[in-house]
Amino acid sequence: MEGEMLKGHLDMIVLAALAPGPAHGYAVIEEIKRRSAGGFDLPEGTIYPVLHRLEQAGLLAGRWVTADSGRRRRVYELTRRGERALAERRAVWKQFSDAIGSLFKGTGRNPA
Amino acid sequence: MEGEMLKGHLDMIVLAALAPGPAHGYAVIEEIKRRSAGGFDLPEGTIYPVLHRLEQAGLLAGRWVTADSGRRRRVYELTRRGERALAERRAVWKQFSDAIGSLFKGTGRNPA
DNA sequence: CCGCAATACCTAGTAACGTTAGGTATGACA
DNA sequence: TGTCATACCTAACGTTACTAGGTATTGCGG
Repeated sequence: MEGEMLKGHLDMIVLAALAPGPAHGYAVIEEIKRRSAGGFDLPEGTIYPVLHRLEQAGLLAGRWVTADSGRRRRVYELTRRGERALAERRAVWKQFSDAIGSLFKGTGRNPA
Repeated sequence: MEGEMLKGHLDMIVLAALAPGPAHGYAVIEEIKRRSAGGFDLPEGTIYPVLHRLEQAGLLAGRWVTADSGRRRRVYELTRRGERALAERRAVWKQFSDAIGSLFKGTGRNPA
């Protein structure tokens, strides 16, 4: 179902995936897939650059963590700016989807 | 509020604007602006290429019309395929916005 | 032990597409 | 007469998600 649809929304999606708490990149991918009921199944090449971009922008804080297994992971967490940004993005999303909604309003009926 | 957000959604928006009935390009722009309560104020350079693309794809039928004023206008209308495409896009939009919605929903707890 | 899948990270190049920034022309109004 | 709104168009640009590759570790089955 994807395509170009999530252009401009992906930052919000990633921020939303990290809202519950810190997670590493690979887990973010699975969290997005899980929480969207499979609706968003994003490749790694999509997510990692976003994480870097958001960290660069100060919306995420990343740190290297060594898991029990010994594997090194990069764990990201929302900064305070990130939380604010998420709230903003969410408000804009509401405006956006409301605008789409009103475009559809009254045009929904099919003539038999 | 725009940005890159409507990438992948613009076709749907234009199709939706033409759902009530035929209109020429300039009118489509104003219809979108009006129906979205100013939320979408799209430049001509955005809309015209979309109209051409959709006509090329067979989703719109365009014809030259001379208005009472004598001015020539290109009037577009949804084709059968365009109507079907709009219905599809709308269903996909619902999936998309539902997926975003569930990303926001329950931003903490897992069931069990 | 070996091979393979899953995990986990990364980046360069590509392609799509909305926007910017120009251009042309007409009708209405001061 | 000049300026604005109407009405159309297109080339070039920039952003950005995706493709397609790469590296390395853990854990599994054979």
